[in-house]
Amino acid sequence: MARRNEDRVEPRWLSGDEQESWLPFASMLMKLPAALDAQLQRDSDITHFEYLVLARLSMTPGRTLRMSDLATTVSASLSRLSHVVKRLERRGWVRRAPCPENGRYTNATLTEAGWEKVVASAPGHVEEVRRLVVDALSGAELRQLRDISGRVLDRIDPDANPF
Amino acid sequence: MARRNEDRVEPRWLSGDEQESWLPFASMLMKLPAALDAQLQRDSDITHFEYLVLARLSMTPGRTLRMSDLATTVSASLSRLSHVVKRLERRGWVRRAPCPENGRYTNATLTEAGWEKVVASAPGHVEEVRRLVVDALSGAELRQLRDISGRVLDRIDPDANPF
DNA sequence: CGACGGTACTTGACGCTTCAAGTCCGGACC
DNA sequence: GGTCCGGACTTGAAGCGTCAAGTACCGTCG
Repeated sequence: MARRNEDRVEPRWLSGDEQESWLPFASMLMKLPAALDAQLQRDSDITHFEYLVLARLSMTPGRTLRMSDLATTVSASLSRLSHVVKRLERRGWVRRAPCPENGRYTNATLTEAGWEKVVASAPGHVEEVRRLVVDALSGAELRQLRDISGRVLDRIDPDANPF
Repeated sequence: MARRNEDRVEPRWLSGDEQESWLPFASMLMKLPAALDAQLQRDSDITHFEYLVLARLSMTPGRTLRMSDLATTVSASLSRLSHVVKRLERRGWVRRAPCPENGRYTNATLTEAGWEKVVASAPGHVEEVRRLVVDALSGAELRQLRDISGRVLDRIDPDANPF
């Protein structure tokens, strides 16, 4: 049985109200990452993603993490992480070494210089996060944002563990 | 008078509650654009940003816009837009011509093939926006998201006109 | 104990964005 | 009416991310 026009369902376009929410949200989605990047680039000469990697290592006991674990905690592909860590290594902030117990794994560890880099960069970054988001919203809005983000994240990847 | 440690103000770190909002939000900020890109790449072989450019032109009377105006409505640098429009032109979806009235401006106009590309791509994209965001949230949450986005956008650029 | 297979990366090429010049046009000033 | 000057792009190179192969290690199975 051939299917023709009458079978093609009309797309469910966004209503006026829905657009009024989606458009500003989409705009924020484009501009906020750029703004966060810009502050770190300007004040600390690192990208937001490089900061995330350094910061995550700095919060870990031993300041060391397997590449795979690091990749998932910063939501990146292993390939992306590998390139970034290579750059961080070249700048002297991270060192890589094969895991002694299992040669398949490789551990990334934050150097002393890397620790100092995080300490120097974090206050400015946190201040920008406050300025643009946290201090811009009320306590109620922050909670709403948490719930909304959780819903969306669950739709993107239902298997990822929630926060 | 030399200023020393006691003058360096302690950074205002995020509280536990604030982190509980910020972390999921930051995660969404990284993953949602990737998810939207992935759908368009997979189903229509264009990037999200290329889609935005085509869609914006398609909504304009005459399907034509000056490069500068197009750049601001899609929140991009003129340079980025120029590169993208060049690619879209190569694919036959957009044409560029100097503005007849003022040779300094250049107009980008959507071709018939470009229009058809938008028509073909839009339903799948809208469906993904619904699946990941609009249909994932209640009406109240959508309104909260609109307000929150407005606040943040205003912090990023107080001079940009609101929606 | 040697081949196989799967996991954990690493690498290289390609595409897109940014940044810094460069070009081109038109109004203003002399 | 030439010469500035500033705005509107355009271009080329350099950096970052992705994708597809490649390598390296270890457990397993014949």
